[in-house]
Amino acid sequence: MVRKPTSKETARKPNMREAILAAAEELFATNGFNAVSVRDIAQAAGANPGSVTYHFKTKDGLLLEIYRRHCGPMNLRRSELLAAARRVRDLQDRLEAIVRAYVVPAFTSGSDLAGGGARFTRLRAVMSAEGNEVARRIIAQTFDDTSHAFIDAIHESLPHVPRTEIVWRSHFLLGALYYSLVTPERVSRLSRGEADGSDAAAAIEQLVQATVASFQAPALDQAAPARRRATASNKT
Amino acid sequence: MVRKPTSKETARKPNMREAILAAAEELFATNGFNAVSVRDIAQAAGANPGSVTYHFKTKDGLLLEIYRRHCGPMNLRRSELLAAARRVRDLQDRLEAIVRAYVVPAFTSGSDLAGGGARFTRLRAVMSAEGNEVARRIIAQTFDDTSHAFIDAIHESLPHVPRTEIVWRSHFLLGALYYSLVTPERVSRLSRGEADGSDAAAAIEQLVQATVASFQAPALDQAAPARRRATASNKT
DNA sequence: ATGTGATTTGTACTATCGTACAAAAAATCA
DNA sequence: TGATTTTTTGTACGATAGTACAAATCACAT
Repeated sequence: MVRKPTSKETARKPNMREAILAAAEELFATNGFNAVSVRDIAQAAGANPGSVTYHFKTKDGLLLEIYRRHCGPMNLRRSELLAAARRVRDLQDRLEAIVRAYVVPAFTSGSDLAGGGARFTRLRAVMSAEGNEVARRIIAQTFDDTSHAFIDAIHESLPHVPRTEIVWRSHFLLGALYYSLVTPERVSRLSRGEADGSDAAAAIEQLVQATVASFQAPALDQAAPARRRATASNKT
Repeated sequence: MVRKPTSKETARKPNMREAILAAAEELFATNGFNAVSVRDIAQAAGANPGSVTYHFKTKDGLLLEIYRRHCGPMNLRRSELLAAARRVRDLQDRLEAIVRAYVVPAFTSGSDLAGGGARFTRLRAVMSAEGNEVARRIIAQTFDDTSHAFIDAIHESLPHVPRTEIVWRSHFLLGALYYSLVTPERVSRLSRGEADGSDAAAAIEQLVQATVASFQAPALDQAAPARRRATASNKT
């Protein structure tokens, strides 16, 4: 007799929990958290609204579980790639490898289907823009360590650039990365169809190239002691 | 007898329409469109919910009016600065002037109070992330012309870089710009207090410096005919 | 001062939100 | 199989959403 697979093993058939997670991820990533209702998610997953409550208790709990699901694999992948990058001898090559170790897992997560990593990263971008409280807490706990590790690694390969500047430029990197996933069609539109903003491989290459160049730019000396400056600064 | 100012002139006292606009701008920019209710806006403006309906008919109409209010002055300022930048002889200096002409008005709009430009730009960033339909329409109509003008100007000062790459890199610029306004506290946090992410002047300098460097990076030759590529591309 | 149009207020309507919960169904195991 | 647990369904409740609208109030020209 053929043993029936247990629910843990059935990844194909009606695994409602997974279907709901996938649907929520997709909807949150494209429309934001508040624009999507629990009913929308249930419908997209072919489930009953009550089923969402059963599996995740609250809407926040659902978002939390999406993060919990992705953060581990993604940061693991990043630290593996970062460790490998650190071993590159040539400083120029090492810098590129580090940047690549940061960018690549954001587009292609190791855990699931094609586009899974990009979809989660887009979700993070949208949650960040919406100032989502749940996301904010998770990010501060989970991603700051990773960010510091990358900043330190970059600083090692660019010892003459002050750390503050590296922070700024890696911040720009994350912003560019996010925006590339949020509005890929803008690239296609502005290039009049010559580039495909949804082509992850192309986006990665462009992003890595541009970012490495920005890191290698000469430092703004005045910015190092940024605290004491009497510029006509416009607080935002 | 002292003439009483007409309602058009009174900018100080209870100009409800303006108060509502300002409150909505602030709330939308920090929390997104869907998380903010008309009642929230009315309360923040010290107005009655019905007053919002009276002045702007719908919530979408309110957002529309915010855009209508800012787009004109900001794009005007940008084209003035761009025209001036185009006249710079030295190609290196010209490139920096062009980038600055793009960035500066996004932080400091000419029309209103301190932080007004940055607040509106942050609003645009958030609307873009949320995939807001109203914003999407306005952007395609209003901002694409400006973007093309800047891309063309940059291309003129970097004739050896293919236009496609300039599109990518200016896209990254906008993403970095947006993100700097959306999460300035992240810069402060990651730099351990050494940098102030809310310091617009510092952000502008860092952004201009990094972006100019990225534009000057060597072109990815393979990316020019990007349409015909058989990379293991991961569509997002 | 008074009448008139512009604005503000208060309230109400309908729709939809997140969530709770009991009943039904499915799955699991002795 | 029958008992028990897990999952799904259906429905309902209170809260809040956007918007409409009549009444009240204000600004101002005559």
